[in-house]
Amino acid sequence: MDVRKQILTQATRLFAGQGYDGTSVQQIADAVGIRKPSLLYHFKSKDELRENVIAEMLGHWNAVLPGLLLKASTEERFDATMEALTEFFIEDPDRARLFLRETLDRPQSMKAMLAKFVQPWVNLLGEQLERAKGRGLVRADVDPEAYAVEVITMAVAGTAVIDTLEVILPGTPARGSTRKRHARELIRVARSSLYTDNEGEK
Amino acid sequence: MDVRKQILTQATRLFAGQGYDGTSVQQIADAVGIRKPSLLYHFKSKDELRENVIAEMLGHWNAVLPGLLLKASTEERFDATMEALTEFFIEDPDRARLFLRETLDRPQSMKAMLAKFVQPWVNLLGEQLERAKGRGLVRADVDPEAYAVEVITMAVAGTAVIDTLEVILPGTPARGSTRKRHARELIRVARSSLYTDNEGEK
DNA sequence: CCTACCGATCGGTAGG
DNA sequence: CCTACCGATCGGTAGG
Repeated sequence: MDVRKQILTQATRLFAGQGYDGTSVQQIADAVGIRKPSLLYHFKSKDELRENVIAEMLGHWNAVLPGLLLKASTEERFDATMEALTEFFIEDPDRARLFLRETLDRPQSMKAMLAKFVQPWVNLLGEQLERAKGRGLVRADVDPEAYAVEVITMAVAGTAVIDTLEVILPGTPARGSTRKRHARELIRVARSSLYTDNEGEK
Repeated sequence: MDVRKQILTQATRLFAGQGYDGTSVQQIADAVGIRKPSLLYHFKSKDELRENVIAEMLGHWNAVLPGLLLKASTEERFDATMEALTEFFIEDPDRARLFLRETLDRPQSMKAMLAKFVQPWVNLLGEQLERAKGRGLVRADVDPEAYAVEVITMAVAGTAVIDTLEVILPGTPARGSTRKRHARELIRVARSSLYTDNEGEK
């Protein structure tokens, strides 16, 4: 029964690209190559399908990020933490778009998810940044949690819209290199606004 | 005939909050207090209404920003430019949400608008940052246009979702102060990742 | 600015 | 996983 996975894949792609309200169950069924009632046999309602799409994304999140974040933060390589976070979204822009749309469309349910899956990590990171501040490693004027929120926003939203915003950038060289240019500058901004001094990383 | 303005106001509010596809003409008519066909007398179609809502936003943009940006950039107060930009969106979060949704929903038409209304300013800013770089005022590793895109993204997206993301921030003091905390850290990040040295601004 | 009404599409169900 | 079908709502029109 991996028609379920096909449905989830197509639903993710369409919800990310056109939004939940802008996507009909019919369109998803067409993309999979089945009839609408067949889709509704696997997922009782459009809303249940949406919940499963979100759950799948949070699954990736929970499988991949904790290891990266924990490792990076215990070593006090905060920039590596930010790079890992950025890569998680850049790897699959649909993830970023879905996340952003869900935040706009269902702020209340997103609040609950953020409280459960993101806040603990931001708090942990915040404490460690606070300590690093005391030791002069991190700038004194940094607001740790607010800083984390800004970087997360920049990573998610930047990745979600960079293909559209690239029209602003003049020298557009090879295909897809705009994403790299975005990623590089994002990391640079995140890093240089955090540390008291450059550590000489390329 | 300021029922037209009422329609535009309610449409802006509802499109920003629920999206274009998530808002029916009926809902907008109800919010204004007229019948659906009456609304469609003022705006021939839902799509024409959307275009007018966007045009109104771009009108504000063109009326307010050029002066601010030109003044700030000729004085080489780039951080003031960024502050002005941030304030433009923070002043009315619906503006940021609408802008973000339009970028997600209609990337092609947004590309055309960006090329016309934003790219010239980013180019100008880019040239000035490049010169400031040569004089050692701005960090050597800054990618001027990419930097501008990151800051714009942070300002727009941050303002659009901060009310939802505030659940991540622990010490939530007074009402609405989360927005100020967001604005302060955004400016700090933008500034400290741009200049070679602190100029001592509070 | 209204009443009355239209065809098309929506999410979803019955029943096999 | 399908055919057949449902009531509700969609954007929009006729006509006044």
